[in-house]
Amino acid sequence: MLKLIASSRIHRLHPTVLRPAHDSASPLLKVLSSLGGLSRRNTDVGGSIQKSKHLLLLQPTTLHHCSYSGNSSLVSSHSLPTETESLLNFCHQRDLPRAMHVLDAMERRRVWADAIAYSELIKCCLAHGAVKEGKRVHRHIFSNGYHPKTFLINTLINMYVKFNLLEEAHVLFDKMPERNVVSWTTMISAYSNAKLNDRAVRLLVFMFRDGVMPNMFTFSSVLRACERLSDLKQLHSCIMKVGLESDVFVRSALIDVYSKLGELLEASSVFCEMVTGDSVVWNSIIAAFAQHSDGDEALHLYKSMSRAGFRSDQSTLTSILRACTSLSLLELGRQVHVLVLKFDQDLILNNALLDMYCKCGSLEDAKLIFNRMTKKDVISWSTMIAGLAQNGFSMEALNLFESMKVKGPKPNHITFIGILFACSHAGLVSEGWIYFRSMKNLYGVDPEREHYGCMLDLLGRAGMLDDMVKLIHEMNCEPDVVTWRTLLDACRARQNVDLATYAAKKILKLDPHDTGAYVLLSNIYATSKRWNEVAEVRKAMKIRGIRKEPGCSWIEVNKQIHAFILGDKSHPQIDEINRQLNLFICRLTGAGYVPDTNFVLQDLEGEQREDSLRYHSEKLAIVFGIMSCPKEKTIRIWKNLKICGDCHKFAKLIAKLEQRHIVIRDPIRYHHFRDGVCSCGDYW
DNA sequence: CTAGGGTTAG
Repeated sequence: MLKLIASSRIHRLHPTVLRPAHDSASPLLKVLSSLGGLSRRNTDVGGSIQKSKHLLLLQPTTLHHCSYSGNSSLVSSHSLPTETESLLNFCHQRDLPRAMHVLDAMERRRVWADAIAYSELIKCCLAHGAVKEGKRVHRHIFSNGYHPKTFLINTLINMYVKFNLLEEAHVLFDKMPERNVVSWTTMISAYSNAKLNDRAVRLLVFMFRDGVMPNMFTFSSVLRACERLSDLKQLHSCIMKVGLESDVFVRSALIDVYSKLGELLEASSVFCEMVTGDSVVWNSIIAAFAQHSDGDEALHLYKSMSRAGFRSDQSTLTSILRACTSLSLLELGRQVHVLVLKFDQDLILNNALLDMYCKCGSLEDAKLIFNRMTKKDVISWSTMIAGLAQNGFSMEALNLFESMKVKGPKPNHITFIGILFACSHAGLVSEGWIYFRSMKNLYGVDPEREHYGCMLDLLGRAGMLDDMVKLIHEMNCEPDVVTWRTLLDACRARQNVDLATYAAKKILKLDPHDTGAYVLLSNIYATSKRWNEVAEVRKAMKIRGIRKEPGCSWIEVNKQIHAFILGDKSHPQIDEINRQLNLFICRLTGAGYVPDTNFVLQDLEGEQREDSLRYHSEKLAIVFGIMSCPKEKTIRIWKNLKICGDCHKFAKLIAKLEQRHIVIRDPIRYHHFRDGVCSCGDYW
């Protein structure tokens, strides 16, 4: 019998187990480039995979389960119609115990039902989550003499996949005498879903070599496992060759993968070629832009989608909320909120809504959403905690974490970023250390660079520069630009010129074009009146052709976005704004405001006039907000750069003078100005 | 018997 196996069928029994990752550059590429010989059966695959541990599971002793003996006389007679019928009956009633009982009886009498009955039984096991019973059915189907059809083995494989027993599924798959497109696709999609991308792609290679043609199911599954652009391009052209690019599943998968690999132009062109519309394909392209911070394009597409007659669903709205979040469009976000009410129980959608309110600085709404959510996962809690922390409500954030410990899910690494941020914000050094140490000890979360970053920020605020340096040396990962910039920020606040120089040099070594490092360095030199060094920094910038990104602020008034860019006078009311600004500065000067000229140097490349900081974009936006919004309305501004010290002081004073609540969101933090103080505690 | 889109930080 073994001889028989070896001679006649072994090429079909080749295990499809996967070579180690380093084994080949791109097997997919090789196979696809030699495409065209799909009908040819390639039998030469066994060699390099013989050593795999999976092969151990293929010992000849187990092989007798398979039907490769070719001796059809071994097949026993089918069960009496009554037994098949009662099996089907119990399965349809989802009565698994009694169905299994029938199976017992059949086994005693050494009879078998037909494939349909077994597949129903397997469905029944799946519905009950009955792994043990499923395995019994498996044994029964392969018991002496019965030859399960490919269809039935596929069903079994699918069962193991659904039970998340991929190992079992693969063993069964390896042992199949014949694999059809469904067999391959089931395994590929199993690996794809399990994020075992390597395995999924390799299986596709073996599938090609086995002469089985992938269909749209296969492609849409394997695409999601594609991690390399070169592979994706090859797959894409193969898909076009076989004419499957118009399948909506394939199209949405293509868009997703191009987007995941950052190829938005490619994603767009795949989208644009769509003839027959499909709402998931729309959702895919909208998500692509929303996830890549192109909120404008996402919103634009959303409008086109509505115009094309497609209704938005949970997925659409989630992406739209994300677009609102990245553009800080609170008012539009509120309108989307109305649409969200229709999908009240959707966790992901609620999380996105929660985040939108946090990021747009409306904590009252965020808390309302959070408290109303019936289901909350680790993302809901993390979002709320980080939202509170970033908006300056550190104690509330930490209290929420305490209740999360009691009645919430297990915190993850992102939760801790919020916690440490809160400690940092409130200057809670010892608490910060406790949380930092507890991450690993209590929750098994290894601190990553971001967590070190939060701790550094915390130490920096407390002025503990030496401890910062010590911690940087303790880090289990290489310090990056952000790490050193945190140190540089602390040095600026503490006027430690020497350490600042050290940090800045580290940054510029890693990234010689880091604008921020130059600007911060020059500001530190300027503050200590070291003008020669200031000039040197400026020269270095000029040589490298580095320009500071112009400051820009946005404010939403009456559903319109008004942008203010430093030095740009195109706003229709710019003259009136400047007049009002000068009036405010006069009044504030009378109340003790002294413009902080150290920050003039933030605009190195601009005009070096003493009063250039007077026209910083956030000042214009604040004044415009005061002019155009009723007194009780919160003025919300979004900035592309960190706010400068002078504008920060200005905002605090004007919030008090005008009895206004002003919220400014910079790329990292939020500043809530009220009654002459800022939620950031004057450290950012 | 096999396939799709969405959420937290940096």
